[in-house]
Amino acid sequence: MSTPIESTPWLFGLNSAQRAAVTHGGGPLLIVAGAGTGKTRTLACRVAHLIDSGVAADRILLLTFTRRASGEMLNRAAKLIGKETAGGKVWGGTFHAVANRLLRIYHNSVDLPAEFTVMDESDAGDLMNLIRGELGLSKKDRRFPRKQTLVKIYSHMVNAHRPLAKTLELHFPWCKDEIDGVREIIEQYVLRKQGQNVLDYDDLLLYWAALTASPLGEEIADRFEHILVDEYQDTNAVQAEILRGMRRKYDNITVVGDDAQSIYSFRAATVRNILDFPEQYPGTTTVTLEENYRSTKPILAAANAVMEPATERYTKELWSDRKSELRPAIVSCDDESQQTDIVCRNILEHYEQGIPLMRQSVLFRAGHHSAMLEIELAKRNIPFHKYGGLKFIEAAHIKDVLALLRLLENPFDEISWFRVLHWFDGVGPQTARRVMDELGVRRVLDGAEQADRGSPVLRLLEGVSTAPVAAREPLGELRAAFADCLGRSLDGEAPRLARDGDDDGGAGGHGRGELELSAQIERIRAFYQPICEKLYDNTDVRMRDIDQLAGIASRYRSRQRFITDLTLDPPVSTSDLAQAPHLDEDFLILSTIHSSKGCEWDVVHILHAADGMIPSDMAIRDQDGIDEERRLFYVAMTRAKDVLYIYFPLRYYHHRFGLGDGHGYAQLTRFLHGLGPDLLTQQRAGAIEGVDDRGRLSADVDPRSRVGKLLE
DNA sequence: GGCATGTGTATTTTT
DNA sequence: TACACATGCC
Repeated sequence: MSTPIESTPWLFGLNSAQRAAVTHGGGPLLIVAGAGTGKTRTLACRVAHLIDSGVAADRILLLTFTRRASGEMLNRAAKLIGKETAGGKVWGGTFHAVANRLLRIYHNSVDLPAEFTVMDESDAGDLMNLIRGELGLSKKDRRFPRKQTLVKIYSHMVNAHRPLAKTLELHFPWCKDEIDGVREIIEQYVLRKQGQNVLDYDDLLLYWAALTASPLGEEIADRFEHILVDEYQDTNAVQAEILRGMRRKYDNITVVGDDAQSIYSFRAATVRNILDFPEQYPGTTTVTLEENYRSTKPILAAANAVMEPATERYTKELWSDRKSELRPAIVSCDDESQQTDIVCRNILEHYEQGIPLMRQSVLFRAGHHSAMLEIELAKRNIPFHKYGGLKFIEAAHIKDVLALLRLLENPFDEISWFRVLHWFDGVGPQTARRVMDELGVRRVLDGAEQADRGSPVLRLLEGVSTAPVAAREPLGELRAAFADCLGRSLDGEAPRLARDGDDDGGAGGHGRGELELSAQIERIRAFYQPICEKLYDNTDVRMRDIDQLAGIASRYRSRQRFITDLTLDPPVSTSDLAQAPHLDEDFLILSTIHSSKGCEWDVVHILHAADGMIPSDMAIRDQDGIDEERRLFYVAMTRAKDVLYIYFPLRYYHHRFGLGDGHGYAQLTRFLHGLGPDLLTQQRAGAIEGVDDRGRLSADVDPRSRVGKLLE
């Protein structure tokens, strides 16, 4: 039977390796896909192929690193097979999001209440801190790991499935002496979460793993005939365990990844998953994609040279057909401010040559490495979006409003109560605890179960006696707001208004008098405004953010889905929040190297290519750390299609906490040592502002072109 | 107990 | 800058 191209458009234009991967039948398939080798396309085509060959779309599970990635692939697949609905039915998303979705269906078989909520890392940190205070570990004269560190320790331990002592020794050696306190806090933390019906990120994975081992495990595994996993090099031990549990009857599993791009070991990802895949899944077919369609030959040559010294990996030699005379440039600068200046100028130069800002990016190791550049870009009116920096969702006022919504969803959420109660006058940690005890929020304490006295929110509606006098009135406002949202009267009796015709009611089956989500948010906003004024300055900016939040919520009907999505898939840049009119605007991308994974740009600028920055001096304790930094640098370089700049400031001022003129001289990143002029061009940034290498006035300084530009 | 104020200390990357 | 913690006052 022949398959004409018209009926299988997804095979058109694929090279032989890609085609082999796409048309692979059943059984385990490992696709080792180097940077820029058309991995996304191959996966999308494979999904299309599977559906075309008769696999029901909803029997396919596509696991990706970000939700954006799965959306993109499924869109492509849907276009290829020409059925709009096909993409929508495939199960796609991150491990965490899929875990959440499965747990909403099968929660009973792992003893989880339906209305569990999900907390993010900072909530987890707050809970750790709360417990730490109660255990009296705050008073120690010795330094104790900070709350974020505690979360990292716990998370790493769980995800790597490695004992605490070993985890500390390997990854947190400076906390080794505090192991007893750390253990105690973690023990409590686990109990308290359970009592609150709250899961953290790691629980989502653990409970999914538990699901596969539960009596319904086989049914759940059999839901999916095919499982495809993207970025497999960045999965961890628990994720590998989940996949094994999901492959009982069918061994149709496709994993795609590049061991040379494994950059998430701090999240307990292990490159062993991809390296050992053929042993884990006997009968594995391995396909290697080596033709790079993205970068020019010189860029690829330099990137390959950087990876040359790396030790353990799949052998593959990336090659490209894209000829170019332009080698990557190392731009040496006097210091960071000169780096900033020359980056701006290079960006504008390419822009004037017709490369829009959208097709350029600036990459860096750590979020704060772009601080000076951001100021300068703003000064020069160059629009940009930053990925990987501080998130919208971390802002205190956003967390405030979310805490209120979460209490409506899950009245046992201790962290949210703690946060909310603190707003009121005269309430500190002790009073908050007392009120929570009166309301029956804390059902598990010191490992012992307390009596369950029903929903604390409903008890609140009946009134509280333990709150200080000053807090009575605002607490009354809170009661009124909650009562309105839940459609209850204040003495906690019958619904105030019976809402009909809302049978699929978004609110997950709570009281039937509940307001619609948008109305709840409106009500909460009204309650919150005076609180916001009391708590913070610049209230209007913050309240506008709340409106943004309401805007996002308008796309949802279910409160539960809204708050869960927000924690599992938070807006990553300001662009995610922008409304339609802004979408066609041209803007530059600033991104951490980690967040740049999977992206590509015509022109890429890498900042701070100095030892201590790349590799980060916090990662050079051991060989593994240095290896990972090398891969990180490799990822950054291979994002570039046509032009690659690597900036290297010679001098660093060390006035991190104040001003001063102390400075030290930096070394070029070790990863570029030994790369000769055949691979890289050396440039020295012009030392005089506004004058280029050859001593000519640049366009933004030259009076003639400057006035000319104003007239445009 | 709560809270305002002062002091000392920092470990990068994200679902 | 932010955060944890100590002090001193209400």
